[in-house]
Amino acid sequence: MDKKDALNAFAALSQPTRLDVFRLLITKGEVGMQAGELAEALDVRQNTLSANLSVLLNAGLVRNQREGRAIRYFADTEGLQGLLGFLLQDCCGGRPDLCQPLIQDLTCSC
Amino acid sequence: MDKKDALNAFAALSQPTRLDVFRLLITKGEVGMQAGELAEALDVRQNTLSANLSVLLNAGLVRNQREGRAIRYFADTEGLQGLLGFLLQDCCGGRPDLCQPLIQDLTCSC
DNA sequence: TCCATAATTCATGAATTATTGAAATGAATG
DNA sequence: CATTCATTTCAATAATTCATGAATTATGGA
Repeated sequence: MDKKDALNAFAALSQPTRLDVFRLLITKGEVGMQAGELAEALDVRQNTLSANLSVLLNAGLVRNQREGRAIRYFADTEGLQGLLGFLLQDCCGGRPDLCQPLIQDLTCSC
Repeated sequence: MDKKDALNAFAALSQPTRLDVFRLLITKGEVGMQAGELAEALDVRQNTLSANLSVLLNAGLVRNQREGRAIRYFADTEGLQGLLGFLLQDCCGGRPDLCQPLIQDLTCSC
């Protein structure tokens, strides 16, 4: 993860449909969703969604996998981890006591 | 933190100078940096930096505080926390075992 | 092979965003 | 109270991004 990758990823997440897609896929975990299901769930045209999925793919935020004629998409948590690690590199002026709360309170609402 | 806030924040981080500013401020913790110091450190003109700082402020990613005639800026970790919480809401299909690694490996490099 | 389905690619126009020079604001100093 | 320093605001131009219709690719079934 370098600066260019990070910029790509943040740009990818700064568009309404793409943010919706990513957050929806995050909730789906390893189940994922097919492109068509995503388009229907979010009420977006196929080609528009496809363009946006391609941005997310290119940003390393989603993965995909062909499944018959459909293509199934998943949130790429490794990509996300890389992004957050880059963003928080050397954080908090070297004081773990300030830093811990930031990380720890990211309690997952599973 | 709602969707609009999140989009603002990601858009703010998707511009090179602003990403540099935020990451630099993250490393500075509660020490922060004055606008002029930031401009010099990142080799950006004052008015360009000012416009970018205002975007980061508006996105809730930095705070500032007047200090004599200068203005000191800080990364706003609460804002960042809100953003990440929003992004990861209901993550991993309700399976904490998949979710934990994502959060925990964000070990802070303090 | 031919057709239907699922998804992607491409070109275009509309809208948004970024940078800059110039001017203005706000706070401290003499 | 005038000056200076630090920063912001303004207006204009340049560059980027977005959704869309039309065309294309890929897969599976008749």
